[in-house]
Amino acid sequence: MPKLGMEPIRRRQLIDATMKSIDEVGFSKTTVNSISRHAGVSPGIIAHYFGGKGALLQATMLHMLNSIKHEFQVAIDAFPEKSHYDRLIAIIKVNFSAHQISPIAAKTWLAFWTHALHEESLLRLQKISESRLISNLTYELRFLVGLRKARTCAKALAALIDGLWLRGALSAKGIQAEESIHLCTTLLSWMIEEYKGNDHPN
Amino acid sequence: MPKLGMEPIRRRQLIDATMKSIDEVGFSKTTVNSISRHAGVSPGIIAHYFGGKGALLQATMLHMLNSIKHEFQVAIDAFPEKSHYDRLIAIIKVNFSAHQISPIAAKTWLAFWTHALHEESLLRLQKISESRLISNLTYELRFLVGLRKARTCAKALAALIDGLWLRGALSAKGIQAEESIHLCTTLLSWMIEEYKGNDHPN
Amino acid sequence: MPKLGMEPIRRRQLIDATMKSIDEVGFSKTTVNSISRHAGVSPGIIAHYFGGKGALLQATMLHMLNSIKHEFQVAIDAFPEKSHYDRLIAIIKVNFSAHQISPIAAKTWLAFWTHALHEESLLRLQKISESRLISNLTYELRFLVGLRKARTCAKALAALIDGLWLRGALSAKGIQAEESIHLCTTLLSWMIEEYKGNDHPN
Amino acid sequence: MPKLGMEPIRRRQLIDATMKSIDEVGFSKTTVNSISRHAGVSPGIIAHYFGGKGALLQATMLHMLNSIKHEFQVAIDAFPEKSHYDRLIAIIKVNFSAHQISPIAAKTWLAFWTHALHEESLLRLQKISESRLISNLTYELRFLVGLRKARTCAKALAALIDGLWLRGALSAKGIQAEESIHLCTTLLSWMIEEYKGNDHPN
DNA sequence: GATGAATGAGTGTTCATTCAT
DNA sequence: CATGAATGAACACTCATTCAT
Repeated sequence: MPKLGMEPIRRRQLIDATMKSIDEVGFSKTTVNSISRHAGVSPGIIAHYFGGKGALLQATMLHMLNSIKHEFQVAIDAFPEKSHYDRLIAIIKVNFSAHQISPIAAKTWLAFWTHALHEESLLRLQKISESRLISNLTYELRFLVGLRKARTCAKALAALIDGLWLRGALSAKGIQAEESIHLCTTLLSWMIEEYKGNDHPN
Repeated sequence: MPKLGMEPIRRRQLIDATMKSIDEVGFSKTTVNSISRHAGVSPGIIAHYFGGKGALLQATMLHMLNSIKHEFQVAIDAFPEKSHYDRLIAIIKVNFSAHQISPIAAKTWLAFWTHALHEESLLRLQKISESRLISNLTYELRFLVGLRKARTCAKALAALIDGLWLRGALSAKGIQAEESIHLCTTLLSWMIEEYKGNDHPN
Repeated sequence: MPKLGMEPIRRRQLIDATMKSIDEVGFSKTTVNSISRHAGVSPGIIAHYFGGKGALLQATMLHMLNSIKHEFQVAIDAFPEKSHYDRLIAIIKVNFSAHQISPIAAKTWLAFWTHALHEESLLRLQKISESRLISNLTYELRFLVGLRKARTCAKALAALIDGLWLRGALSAKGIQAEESIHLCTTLLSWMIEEYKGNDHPN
Repeated sequence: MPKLGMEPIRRRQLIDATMKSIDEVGFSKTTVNSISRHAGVSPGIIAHYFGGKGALLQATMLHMLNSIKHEFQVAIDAFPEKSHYDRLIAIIKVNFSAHQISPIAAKTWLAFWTHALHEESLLRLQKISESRLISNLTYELRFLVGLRKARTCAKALAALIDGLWLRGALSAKGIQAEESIHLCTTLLSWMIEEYKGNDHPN
C-alpha cells in the first residue's frame, strides 16, 4: 500500500541531505551514496524523486535561493514602505543572519557558485540571486543617495557584503556577523553622507 | 642522451594546461586526460613530473599565489617607501590587473577556494594568500588612518576587493577593472577622510 | 524489493572464479576483469562485495584454509580417539585427497604461498595453516614414537608431504596421490619401527 | 667512445639486481624500474641488453640453475667415483648450502616456480632443474639400495629436500640447514638399511 | 513507494617499452 | 654505450544510473 503525500517529505529530506553532504565532504566528493546515506534512504530513491543527481543539485540550489528570497521579503516587510534606511539595514542583516552564515550554507553557496560557472542550469539560478540583491539595494538607496548614484552604491554595498561573506566562509573562524554588519553600515552611512541631496529619487 | 632540462618546461606546460582545463570545463570535470590533452602530452606524464593529479593541482595553486605575490612586490616597489597612498592604490590595481581578472584566472581562483574548504593541502596555501592582502593593506593604512583603525579598514577594503572580484567572476561581463578600482579608491578616500589624524601609526 | 540474500551466493561465486582465474592465467595475470569474467558478472561487483581485489584474494585464501581444516576434522573424527596410526594415515590422505591435489587447488596454494612472503595479511593466514599440519601430526605421533621424537618426526613427515605436493604441482603429470601416500606411509612406518618404545607420550 | 666488454658486466649486474628486487618487494612488484634502481642504471638499459623484462627474468632463472648445477658438480667431484654414500651426502648438503638457503635465493626460487606454471619459457628451465636432482640421486642410490628401488628412494629424498626447503622458505626463522641435513641423512640411512642387498645396481 | 543488486563507463595511476639524444 | 623523457595500454577502483522485486 503506497504511502500518500511522501513526495514533498522525501524531496525536502534529500535536499537537506545534499547540503549536509556538501558541508561534510565537499561538492566534488558528494555522491548519490553520500546523499542517500545522510537521508537514511536508498540511493535509488534519488532517481525516483528527482530523475538524477543533477536535478537534485539544481533543486537544492533553488531551495536555498527561495529561502533567502523569503527571508528578504520578511525583513523588508517588517518596516513601513518609506523607512528606506531601516530596510537597507534589514537587507544587510539578512545576508549575515544565522541561517545564511552557517558553515553548511556558506560551503554550499560557494560550491554552487563555482559549479554554476560551467553548468547552464545553475548559472540561470545564480544570476537571479545575484541581481536581486542589487535591485533591492538600488531601490532603497535611490531615496538616500539619489537616482544617479544609487546603482553604483548598490554595487559597492553588494560587493562588500559578498566579500565579507566569502572571506568569512574561507576562514577558520567562520563569518563574523556583527563585525560584518558594522562594516556594511559604516559604508552605507558614508555613502549617504557623501551623496545625500544630490538629486531626487526618480 | 635524452633531451635534458625538460622538467621546468613540462611543469610549466602542465600548470598552464591545468588552468586552461579548469577554465574550459570546470574543476570537477578537469581530469588528467583533459589536462594532458590541453598540454598536448600523454596522461602518464603528469605522474612522471608531479607524482599525481593532486600534486599538480597544488603546484598550480602555488604558481598562481607566487604570480600574484610577485605582482604585489613589483607594484609596491615602484613607489618610495613613504608613498603610502600610492602604494595602496597600487595594491588595489594589482588585484584588478589584466593578469588577475582574466576569466581563466578568475575561474581557477574560485575553483581552488571552493576546493580548499575540504582539502588540507590547498587550505594552507589559501590562508597564506588570504592574510597577505590584509597585512599589506594594514601596513600602509597605519600611516593614513592610524594604528587603531588600520586593521578594520584593511578588512573592509580586502572584502570589497574580493567581493567585486567574486561578482565579476560570476557575471557574464567579467570583472570590470576600471569601475572596481574606482569603487575601491572611493572607499579608501572616505576612510582616510574619516580617520586621518586619529592617532599615530605606531 | 531487490533480490535478497545474494551476498553469500555472490561471495562464493567470486571466490570460485578467483581460483579458476589463478589456475588458468596465473596469479600475476589475475585481474578484477579476469575474475569477473569467470564469474559472469561485472567487475564492479567485486568492490561491492569485498571492497577491493586484495580483500577478495584474502577471502579466497581463507576459504581454502577453512576447506582443508574441515577435511582434516572429518578425517580424524572418523576414527576412535586412540587409533593414532589410523588417524595419521587419514591426515596424510587428506593432503592428497582429490580436492587438494586438483591442479586448480595446487596452483592457487602455490600462488598464495609465494605472494604471502611479501603480503602481511596473507602471511598470517599462511602461518596458521603451516603450524596446523605440524601440530596435528605431532599429537598423534607422541603415542607411536614417544614425546621426545614426535616433533622431529612430524617435521619430517610434513616436509615430505609438502615436497611431494610441490613437485607434483610443478610436474606435468600432476600430483600422484597413490604414490605420494605410499611414500609417506613408508616413512611413517620406519619412524615407528625406529623409535617405538623410546618413551611414553607424556 | 664505447667501453668494450661491458656486456657480461651489465648482464650480471642486472641479474643480481633482479634477485635483490624479488627478495625485497616480491615478484609481482618487481618492475623494470625497481630492477634498474637496484642496479644503479637507467631502465632503458634492460631493453638494450636483454630485449625486455621477460628475457631478463628468464636469464635470471637460468643463472640460478647454472649456479646450483656448478655447485653440484664441485660437490660430487670432491669424492672418488665410487664413494656413493659420500656423494649423496654431498648432494644433500649442496641443497642446504649457504648460497641456496639465503632468503634471497629462497624467495626467488619460489617466485620462479610459481611463475613457471604459466610461462612456457620458465617451465622448460624448471623441468631441467627438477629432473637433475632426481637423476643425480638415482644414479648414486643404485649402488646402495639397488636398481629397482633407486628411483622411488630418489623421489622421496628429493621431495623431503624440497619440502624442508619450502617450509623453511616460508617460515620466519628461515631454512634450518643443519636440522634439514640431519633429517635427510636419517631418511637416507633408513632406506639403505631397508633395501641394501636387494639387487645389484645394473 | 522503496529497495539495493548490478552495471559499465570513466577515473587516477602504474609500468614495459620506445626512442631521440 | 647509456640515458631518461615520453608513451599508451592495462589496472583497480568509483559512481550515477537502471531495474527486478
